[in-house]
Amino acid sequence: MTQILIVEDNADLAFGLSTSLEVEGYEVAVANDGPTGLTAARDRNPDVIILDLMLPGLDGYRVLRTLREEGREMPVLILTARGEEADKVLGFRLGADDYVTKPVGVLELLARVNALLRRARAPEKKETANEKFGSVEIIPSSRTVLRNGSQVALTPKEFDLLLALVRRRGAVASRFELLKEVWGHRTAVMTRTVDIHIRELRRKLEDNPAEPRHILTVWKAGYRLEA
Amino acid sequence: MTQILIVEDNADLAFGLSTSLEVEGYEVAVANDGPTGLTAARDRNPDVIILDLMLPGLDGYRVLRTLREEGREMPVLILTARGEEADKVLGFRLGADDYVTKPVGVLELLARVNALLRRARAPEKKETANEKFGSVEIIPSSRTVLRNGSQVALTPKEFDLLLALVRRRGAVASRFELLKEVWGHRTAVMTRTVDIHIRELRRKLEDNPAEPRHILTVWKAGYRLEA
DNA sequence: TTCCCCTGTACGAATTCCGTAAGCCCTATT
DNA sequence: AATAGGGCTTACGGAATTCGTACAGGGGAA
Repeated sequence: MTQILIVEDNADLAFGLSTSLEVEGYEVAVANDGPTGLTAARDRNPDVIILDLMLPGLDGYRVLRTLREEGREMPVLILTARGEEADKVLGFRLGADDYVTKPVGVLELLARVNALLRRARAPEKKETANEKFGSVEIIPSSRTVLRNGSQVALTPKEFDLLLALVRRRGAVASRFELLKEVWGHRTAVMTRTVDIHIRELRRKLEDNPAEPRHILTVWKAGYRLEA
Repeated sequence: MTQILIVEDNADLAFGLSTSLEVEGYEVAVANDGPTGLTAARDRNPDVIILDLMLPGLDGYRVLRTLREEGREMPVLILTARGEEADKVLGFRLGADDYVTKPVGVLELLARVNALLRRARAPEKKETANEKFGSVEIIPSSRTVLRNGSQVALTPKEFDLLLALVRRRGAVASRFELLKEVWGHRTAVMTRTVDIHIRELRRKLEDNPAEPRHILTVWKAGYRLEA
């Protein structure tokens, strides 16, 4: 979940902003003064900070400078009423990533936050990490699967299905969900397609396919992957 | 040397900007219309683009969109007289990193460009070092490939394709990604172009092209280079 | 010329379908 | 309450079809 921290002493503005951001699917925290904002930034390590400059206790410049001196590199968007060029230049020099002057439309602000997130997250590349269950290891980036260290040849559909199961871990995945996720939104034709591919996965990955210990059937519900 | 491309039809403004940027130690190129700007962006691969929206030939939105569709991810700062929120939102949605409304102070613009550069360069441009797999050695700086120590003649496209594969190492590269990275745009067209060039690479680099050991096919997914 | 990219064809892997067997759940009957 | 049977769900093995990739040759452009 992407976390955004708003450091802003105007409660109304902070509330409006946080609501808009939450609607967009972000998790938002609000701090009303400088010291609280600094602590929150340290504790929560948010993905973006929206920072007011005029704050009680500790002004925004100081908050920003302190964070950067501590080596925290999350994007910071300064949102303030001070529109002098000198202020902006100072803000950027202290390590801000964007500087917006009030008043500003919510849509523009959202767009700017998204732009910062896109840029900051690009290198990270939230690739699905390698997963393991039992003696099986899954490496999504190369689409390979190892069992007891040696490679197992899975067909594309088999691999995608396995991935879909793994992503759910212990939870039940219905045939319909799996169909939708692996085969794409095709009509709800009753087919045994999922079953068949499950069988193949068991055959290739289970020690005893007749008594699966990882890829389990949940009667009337679907399948479940158990570590 | 950090390269900045200015795409701006107002010659005076472009000149003033480029002078200021050069004083700051940047290498600046200027394009006066859309098509020229697009070509320059492709050829020079600048570190930042300052893009006007109202341009002769091809407007800034289109230039930006085309670049992003081609997979070019350099930061783009839109500099324009159009200050409507809808314009800004559109700009960001097309992949802009900043949006500045004329008139703007040179200092602010410099600060914003610097902020973009700082963020974009953080992951440190990994200059593709010499790479090896099997008995093949790749020297990107001279666009040369050696096999068992002797030079192999690759065509430009073949070399670019090989480079794209090498950059991913063990990970799967889809045909679409490769098309985007090596050929640029040309999306949506179902073609065997990638396949054909892969075949050439195998023919020239694999010991037994019929059973490739390095340039592997991943069914339904793409290709993968295995050391 | 060399290089690039398209079209057409063939091969083979992968997916899906079918019929049948086995398993589970519910319920009615003793 | 225990149990046996019916109905529905899932598993299996093989066969047919679909679909993706490899290969060959040729036209077009730089």
